[in-house]
Amino acid sequence: MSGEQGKKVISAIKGTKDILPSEVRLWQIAEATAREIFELYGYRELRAPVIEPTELFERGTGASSDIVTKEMYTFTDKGGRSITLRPEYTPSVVRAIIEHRLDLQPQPLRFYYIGPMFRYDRPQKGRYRQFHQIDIEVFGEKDPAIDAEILEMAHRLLSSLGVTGVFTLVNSVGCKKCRPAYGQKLREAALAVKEQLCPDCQRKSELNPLRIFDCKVESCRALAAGFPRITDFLCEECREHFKKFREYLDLYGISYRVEPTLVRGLDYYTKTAFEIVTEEAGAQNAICGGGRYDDMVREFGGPDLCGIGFAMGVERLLSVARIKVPERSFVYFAYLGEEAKKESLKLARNLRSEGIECLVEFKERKMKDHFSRANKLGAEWVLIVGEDELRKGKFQLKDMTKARQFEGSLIELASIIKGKKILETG
RNA sequence: GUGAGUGUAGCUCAAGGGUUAGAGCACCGGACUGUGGAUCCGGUGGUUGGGGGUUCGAAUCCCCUCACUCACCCCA
Repeated sequence: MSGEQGKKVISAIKGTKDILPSEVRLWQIAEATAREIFELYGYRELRAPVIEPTELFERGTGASSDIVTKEMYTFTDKGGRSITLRPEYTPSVVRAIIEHRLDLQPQPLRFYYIGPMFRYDRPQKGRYRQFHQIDIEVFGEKDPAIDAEILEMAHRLLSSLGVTGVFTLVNSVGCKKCRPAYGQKLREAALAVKEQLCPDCQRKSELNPLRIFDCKVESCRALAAGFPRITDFLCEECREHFKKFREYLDLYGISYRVEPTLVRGLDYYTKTAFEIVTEEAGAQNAICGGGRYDDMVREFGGPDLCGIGFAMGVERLLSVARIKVPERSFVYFAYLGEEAKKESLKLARNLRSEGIECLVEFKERKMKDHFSRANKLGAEWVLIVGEDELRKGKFQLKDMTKARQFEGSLIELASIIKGKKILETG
């Protein structure tokens, strides 16, 4: 042992972090709320692996997308396969549908999932290399009512978690019938002013002119303002879909803004695209993004099954959520002596069977120290087990929040604890 | 991948070339005789992110590097 090795502290990988117990309650509540709401709309959880064949994302997410070209965690496994830690969830669901012939089940199919995604990006506020998404997908429903319904569901989740100050942006990016014609017009417009665009946009004007709308350079924005708008080029079907979609949004009372320049970064979107943004989250202000992808399943060699979905970033969501964490309620055992310690262990065992959280610490303490300790740990109850109590078979129970004290048998005290719990949680 | 800012105890911060780097909070122990939050006393804890340089002397000045933070890019 050189001694030098022991000094080196190992820390979490850049862009990843531990979620410690003090914070994890927020995650649990957010996740439980999401599950509850999604199930309410008929969604069921579908859990896919964290690792997938690299090809899944190259074909699904899009070979020209930034995610695939520079942000994937890709490695070769011992069998020589190219494996990728999923950067998003949609392709995995599509794969699962085709693999298990889920399209033969009654449609539409509604799935949800909550879990980690991985992108090799430079971390900043609201952006991490391992981050978490709440994801929902619907397959086999063409009706624009579903487009509005998933947005309504997203808003229900947000308001349940106390998120305020959000705004919804919607757009239609057309379909394979009308988008190429528009793309051509846009490219022409972009190339006409190419010299005046920033270097990045010059590149985009060839590759994917839609993305020029995302540019934040002022001169590019000014030029892009004069470019043709997708909404003026939609085919009959897309225009009708977009119109109905907005009608249903109005029906749900969801306020939104049509943003003809809204471009989802993934290549597969068709028709509806949307984003929910917040004012108070820094530069990464999109907490939810999604859209329709009617061609993806077929392009993977599956049935002709349309799809739509959204993803919410859990870290971003929690950064703007106002979640009330209920106080934990537990019984601290203040015992005196070995005999009382043993009795406490038995009592705790029985109370736990009643669903009551108990903490028996094994260190001998004086009564005052027990209370001091109970207070520090935030115990709601202190159960006193001393000589008198052992003799009588009745125990003292102190309510630490109200400074009341009861005497009774274990059963009597258990019902006091449970009675208060019911009173407080309703 | 590019740019800027910041790195001193678990946390928040002092010390800005000159003894052995300090404080508050937290943690541990003690005083307080079977009833908590207070108070008082004491203690643990740092190669000042790491490496190199300048200097008689570096937490302090210079260079490199790493990490964190924010922004660009992209996106949840």
